[in-house]
Amino acid sequence: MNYSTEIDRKWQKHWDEINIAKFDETRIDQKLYVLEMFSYPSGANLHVGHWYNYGLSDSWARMKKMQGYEVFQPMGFDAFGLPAENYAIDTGIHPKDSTESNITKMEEQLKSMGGLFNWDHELATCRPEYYRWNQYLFLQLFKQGLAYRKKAPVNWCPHCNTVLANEQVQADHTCERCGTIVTKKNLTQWFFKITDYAEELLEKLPDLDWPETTKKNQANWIGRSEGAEITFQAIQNDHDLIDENGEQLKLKTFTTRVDTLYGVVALVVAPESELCELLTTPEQAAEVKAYQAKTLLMSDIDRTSTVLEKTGVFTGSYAINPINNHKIPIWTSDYVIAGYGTGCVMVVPGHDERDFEFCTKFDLPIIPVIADPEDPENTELPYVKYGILVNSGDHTGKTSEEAMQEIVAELAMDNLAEEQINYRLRDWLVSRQRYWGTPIPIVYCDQCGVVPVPESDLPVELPYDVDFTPDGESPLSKHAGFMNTTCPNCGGPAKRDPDTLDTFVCSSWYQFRFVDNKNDQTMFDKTKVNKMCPVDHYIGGAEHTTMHLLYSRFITKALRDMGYLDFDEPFQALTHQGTILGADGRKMSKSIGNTISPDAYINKYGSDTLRLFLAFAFSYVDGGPWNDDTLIAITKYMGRIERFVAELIEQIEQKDQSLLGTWAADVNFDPWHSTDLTKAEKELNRVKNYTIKEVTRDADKFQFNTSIARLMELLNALQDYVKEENVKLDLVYQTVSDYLRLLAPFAPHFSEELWESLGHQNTSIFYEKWPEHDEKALITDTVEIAVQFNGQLKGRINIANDAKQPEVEEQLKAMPEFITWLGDKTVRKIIYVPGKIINVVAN
RNA sequence: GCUCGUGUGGCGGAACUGGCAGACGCAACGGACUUAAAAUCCGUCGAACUAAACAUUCGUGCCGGUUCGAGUCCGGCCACGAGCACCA
Repeated sequence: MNYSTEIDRKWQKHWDEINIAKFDETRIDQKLYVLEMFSYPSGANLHVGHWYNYGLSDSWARMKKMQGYEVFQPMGFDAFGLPAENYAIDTGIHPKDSTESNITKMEEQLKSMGGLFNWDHELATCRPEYYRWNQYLFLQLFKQGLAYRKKAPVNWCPHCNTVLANEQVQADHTCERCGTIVTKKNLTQWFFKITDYAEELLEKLPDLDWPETTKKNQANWIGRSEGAEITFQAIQNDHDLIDENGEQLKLKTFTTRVDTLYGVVALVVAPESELCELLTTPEQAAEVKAYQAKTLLMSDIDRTSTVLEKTGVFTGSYAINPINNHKIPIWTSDYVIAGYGTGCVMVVPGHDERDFEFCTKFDLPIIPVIADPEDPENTELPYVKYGILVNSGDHTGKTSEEAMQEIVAELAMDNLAEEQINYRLRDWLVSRQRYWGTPIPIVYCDQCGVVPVPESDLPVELPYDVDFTPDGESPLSKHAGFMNTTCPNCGGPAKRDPDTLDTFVCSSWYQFRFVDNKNDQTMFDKTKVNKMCPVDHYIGGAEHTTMHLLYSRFITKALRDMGYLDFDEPFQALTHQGTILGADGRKMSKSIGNTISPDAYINKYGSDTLRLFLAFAFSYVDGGPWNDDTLIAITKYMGRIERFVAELIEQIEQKDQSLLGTWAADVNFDPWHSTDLTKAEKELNRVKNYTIKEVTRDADKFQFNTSIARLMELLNALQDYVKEENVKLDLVYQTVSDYLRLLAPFAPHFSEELWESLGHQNTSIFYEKWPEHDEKALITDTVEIAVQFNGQLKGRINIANDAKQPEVEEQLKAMPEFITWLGDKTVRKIIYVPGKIINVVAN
């Protein structure tokens, strides 16, 4: 046939005509929702990474379809976002225009890949039909108090000219998107209250069929920490401090080590916390102000540098330690973070490294209160492990574990302590000072304040004629027609919110919209989504662990609690594909010049060649370096299949012109049971059934490389068999028929073409049933096992497959080599593992 | 610093529950076919020792342990990668 892109196109057209990717609602009980993370419609052609992700998960989905599942595999576009806007700034081409044309181009490309995507359910997040419901989601969260506005020091990327969520700032304080060092700005922004779900987000992780590392990283990000909140009374000039409501000012501190409470020598508040102002005495005001100013100027990088020496200033106030009524000074220092816990920390230099450093620097006393149980006399400070309490009043002599319980219980009677759980996770900042995103459906009215846009007025359309030159201001704020509106409440003049939503909001619920993408009454139909979701298998890169994958889980839970759906998690199973590297083993990058464009390979070899190569040459979850040689090897493998099938057809037709048609028409064609099989035929049958078993098992767990290896073995076995005398063509035909079905998911166009040449007209191999193996065929008459002496391999023997241990022992002892192997040792025990090894223990 | 993951021939990678390490393929080498080449087909292919074969010994990052038996389990290192990191 000479496989090429011509063949690709022929079958793509055919699949289109027979609407093979259509979802049959009547078979919803067999539904299988397979989803690949949707992609950003960039101008360039599909790259190798797209192929690896979409091509091979499509193979998985195709196998599932043949196994009888009703597969739902939609495709769409994550179409809002910075690249289109930046492209517009460079070229003057409007984001809407470039994005829409990119979508058209990508649709074509995805079709040319041969993916079985359900285009009836396509969506693009930049279209009003979609972002209208994104705004609706925002309003529902707002109603629930899950979307709120606050002024806070937020991450600002000076290059992208926008704020970023915590999750979008990398560990080295650079922007996730552009790598620029992120700074802090004090701004009023919209947040989603993901912290309300911190506990459930953590708790439900073990039930997910996700990679363990991904779950660990999410757990790490959520950062649950158990401890207690201790209340200290603040005093100034020996009088209780009073807050603005005329109440005693109580300072709450979070600690995981209540057992060290007797060792507290000071409190430290974060310089940017409001407490700092309240606590500063007039005498200390100048010094504290200067320190606060200095802190604000420092970047997070400087501030969190571990080589940095501790700094700090005394506020002038004191606090009373509730456990022993000691009066301790209150300081401010930048090693305390305003956003975590209460922004106020008790300083225990004896048992915390940071506090130890701080107190050494400022000559504060160091009181040991925990002793090392191994060596209580010589406990080296700071001693940060659990131990035995010393210098701790009534609690002296107790273990840390005992003391923590007792101290909290004791102070709790006076409301001075309670058990507390803290999370590292912060609320999700969703405002962005950019143009190409979902407008926030809120107006600000001088009379009524913050007013949500009524749902009936949605969508708040993103205007087209906007000046989006980046200057740190939201582009929409410069568009008078957009900004000036009337208050839905009082009808007076009002302003719109000039910001747009983080694009991760779009992608946090798109998996539900896919199911019901044309609904113009609501986000999605609850009944439909409850039937179709959660997604059964989700496939995508590992870079979204603490962003998209966490946000989606949160939004799903929020939607559940608001009554929009009835399940807990969006993605039941998850697989991350690995990364394909350049041939040099480095990450593909335009600047290094080691990128591989799939197009040239496809034009030359056809799309299935690339797909098979990607399946065979890598372990799917690991990826690895590109290798032209292996790609050529795949073309040879495909050539062998092609020739084998062609020769088979020729031989069958030589024998009888009508035979092929007869066999093809017989759905239950199975010549294997009608005759006594020769040894060679039994062997072919064994390999065939083994292949069916293994290909199915391996492909099922995304281990495509070994699936292809087994298929190569079966081809070798077929070629061995046809060298025999008196070849039975019906057996070969049937084996090839199974072969093509097993190959079809990995080389869909190629297999269709061969399937057709085998006599199947006007149909599709994807309507065929996936082969099932016969366990009995795997059993051979004799089996070779290994002979070990004291676990060391000595030789091999053939035994009857049903031989029991005594017979095998007898057979072994009858061997001439047995005496040599045994030497002068005495047999103590013989271990026989059926079908595997026999091990003689001797000494 | 803490947490997690990975480490197997010249290369990509297999090895299911502790049971014959290196499947499958690439590269390499030898051969067949051919006037020749390409293509195709057949064979060899972890290391050491040996003239060679048989045999033997060693071999899954390193050291030790458990076990009749360890790539696989346990303890301790080393290297690389990822996540977190002044989170109290």
